[in-house]
Amino acid sequence: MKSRSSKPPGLRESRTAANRFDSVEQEIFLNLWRTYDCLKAVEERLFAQHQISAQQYNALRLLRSVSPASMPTLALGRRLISRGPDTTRMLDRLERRDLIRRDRKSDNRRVVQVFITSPGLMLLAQLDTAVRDMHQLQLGHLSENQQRQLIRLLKTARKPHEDDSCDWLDAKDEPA
Amino acid sequence: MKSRSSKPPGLRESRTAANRFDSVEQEIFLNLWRTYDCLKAVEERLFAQHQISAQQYNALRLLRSVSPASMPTLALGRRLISRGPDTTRMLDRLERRDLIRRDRKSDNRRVVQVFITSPGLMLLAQLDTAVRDMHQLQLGHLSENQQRQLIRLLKTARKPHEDDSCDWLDAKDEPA
DNA sequence: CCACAATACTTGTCTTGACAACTGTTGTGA
DNA sequence: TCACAACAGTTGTCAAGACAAGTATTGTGG
Repeated sequence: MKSRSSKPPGLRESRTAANRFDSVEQEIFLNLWRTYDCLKAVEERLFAQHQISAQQYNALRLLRSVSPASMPTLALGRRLISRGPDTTRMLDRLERRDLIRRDRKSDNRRVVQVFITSPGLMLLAQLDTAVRDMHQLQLGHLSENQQRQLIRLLKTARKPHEDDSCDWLDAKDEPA
Repeated sequence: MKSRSSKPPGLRESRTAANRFDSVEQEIFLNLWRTYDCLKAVEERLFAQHQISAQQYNALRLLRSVSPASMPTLALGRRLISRGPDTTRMLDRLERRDLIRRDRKSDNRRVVQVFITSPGLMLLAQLDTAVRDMHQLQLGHLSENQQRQLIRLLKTARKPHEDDSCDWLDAKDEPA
């Protein structure tokens, strides 16, 4: 699908080693950007082989977790931290490929229930082990210590910002 | 502009604390995603006030760094790790707002030289201190030790992947 | 009962990124 | 010199995210 979504600027081997950046803070952010981008590319290469995006995969997984039941469109969107319109259109594309189906509820005709189809389940089944291997390939090379440290530092880094910009940390629904 | 671009899934306070994730690797990646997203939102809130994107800001900064000279479209695109088509269209939008201008070279009519205009320079001047403050607000709360560790861990994390997916680490042009 | 707010989506439009394919222009070899 | 590759951009198309505005449908107060 996409191999490299956004694009971190500069960060070249220039400016004579030391002050390649305006500030350490910028250096951190650019490294975060680059690293995120690299690891995302690993994901996307896998998903692209099956013609889906990471977000579509997450949607399908969520639907499988409630299968054979269904869930309302926007409830699913909230879990994926997608805006309403994006959810609708992503589901449009998934429905066109018969990976999900939709059904308007008769007792509340506002709600559209979404559920995964057997082709959808088959696609996920195909991906299951591949995804696990991919995660290993992504970050399995870090030691346990490094893993713990990295998680802790990332949490610390975003701590002051979660509340304002990243409202999506506090959702009160059930686990997937 | 945008307050929250992509959207990390799950990561709720559920699954009874421990195994909220399929694996530690996934936990790291989701934390990376969330943190990147939070910090990017901080940037975007600032740039949005001036109706530009982070990428447009980077382009303008690059053009200022060579100003009053100009640079070819695709050379600029390479520095921003943008695809050719994206560069053309981003410059279209910047030119519509008179922040840049383009000029086809007479000695090689294939090349279109791009340069920043004085409105563009004024916009950047307005942003300069704000950007510095924003970086401080983004990550200034980390201790020096934490900053160094985070950078090191991020580099280690992406190390095995830079070569294949993230081709954009080895560019051989001059500094900004 | 009925206007009106709230809910649950849906549609429209813009920006951005990805890829393929196309137009000019220049360099190169036969 | 003349075909043809290489180069520099541009255009087209699709996916996706952002926001505003619209459509049904349901709940609710007067």
